[in-house]
Amino acid sequence: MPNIKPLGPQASELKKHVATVHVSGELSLLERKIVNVLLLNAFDDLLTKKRHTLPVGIFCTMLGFDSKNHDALKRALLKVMSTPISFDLLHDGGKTDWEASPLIAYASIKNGLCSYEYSDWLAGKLANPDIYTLININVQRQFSGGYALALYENCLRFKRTGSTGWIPVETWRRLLGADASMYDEFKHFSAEVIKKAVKEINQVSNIVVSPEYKREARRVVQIRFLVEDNPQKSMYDNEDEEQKSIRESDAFKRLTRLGVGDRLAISWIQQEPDRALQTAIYVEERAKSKQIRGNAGGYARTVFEKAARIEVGPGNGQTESVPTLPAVAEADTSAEERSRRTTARIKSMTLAEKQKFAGEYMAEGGKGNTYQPETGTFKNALERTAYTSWLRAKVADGQ
DNA sequence: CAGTCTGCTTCCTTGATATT
DNA sequence: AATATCAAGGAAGCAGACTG
Repeated sequence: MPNIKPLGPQASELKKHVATVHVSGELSLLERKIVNVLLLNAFDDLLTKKRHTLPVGIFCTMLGFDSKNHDALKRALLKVMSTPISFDLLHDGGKTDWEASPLIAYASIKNGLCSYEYSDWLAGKLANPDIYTLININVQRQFSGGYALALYENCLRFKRTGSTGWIPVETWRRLLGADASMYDEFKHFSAEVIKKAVKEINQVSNIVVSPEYKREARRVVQIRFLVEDNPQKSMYDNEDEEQKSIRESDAFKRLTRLGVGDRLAISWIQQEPDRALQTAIYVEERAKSKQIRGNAGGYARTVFEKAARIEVGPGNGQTESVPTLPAVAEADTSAEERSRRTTARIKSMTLAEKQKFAGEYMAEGGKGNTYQPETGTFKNALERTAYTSWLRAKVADGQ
């Protein structure tokens, strides 16, 4: 995990750094992921080392690239190397400072090890820690459409401000890489790019974005996105993910209440979650019955570090068993886990169930024009999509 | 190879605005 | 006030890619 270094002195520098992820659409999704994964891997050593390395296997896992076809990877790397990235989009004050560099200056794959270098200029730029918040591997792996990732990158930097500010539709097209002719008409740009990307971001990322349109007469001329934290996903924001969930756990609260330090409590729970909780409960009991003189936290430490086992049970008047961590984990189920369960639940539905849900869907106002009773599904792609999101919400509620 | 998904085009409806 | 026009949005469907 990268050490977070102090922020650079000038805010203007910061903005340029953040703009480094403005890859204006020339890169495919895989190529963007490569850029971000390599940067993440190199982050700590950007200023101290010229050449960075990463085992190909780990590289592929981080990319969510499960093919053994390393040629595709090499091609993508080549593409990244040959694609210049410009930095001046969205520059403040209308100034048009323009700087560009290929994102990777050198790359090799030898003996299962991928090595690569950044240009000195770029390494200096990328070393700013704020960019780290932009590169969220969890998110990279979950976006299926390139537009969602592009929009995510362009919105995340405004999380603190709360809004991207008004930006002309044309600029958005360039920023999101949606300059194909079919998106000339706003309605298509809106339906295919904006709506889908917004939906995907709100479902899987750590922010919630909502578009607002400014019109001239009837025509939409500018768009801004309001950017908020996604409370359900903010725990995935950065490397604190694991620590945050530990901090919310029962064991952590109990241990700190007893006077165990935060860091110590976290490390115990990381090492042996079950015994950490047992220790807390055991010490609480002893403290309640005044069997501990003085420092309960210190006693807890002795118990955890010295005593391998804590005997609780019949014989000393106590008959209730100590709750173990699984109960805690249950309550602490992440959004990701819930989503997986929803998917599994839907997959395991019988035909009768599918038909029942589809019926409910149509009763609640779903159109159902292309409903196929024999399979309990919808023929039309859009209808299917609408129904699927309805169904997911329904199933998730019922869990 | 059938079923499914995705990108794209085309047609229709709705509602706001401009014109008469 | 009635009517015409325009842009957005919804819906349907096709073709090609992908998947198991």
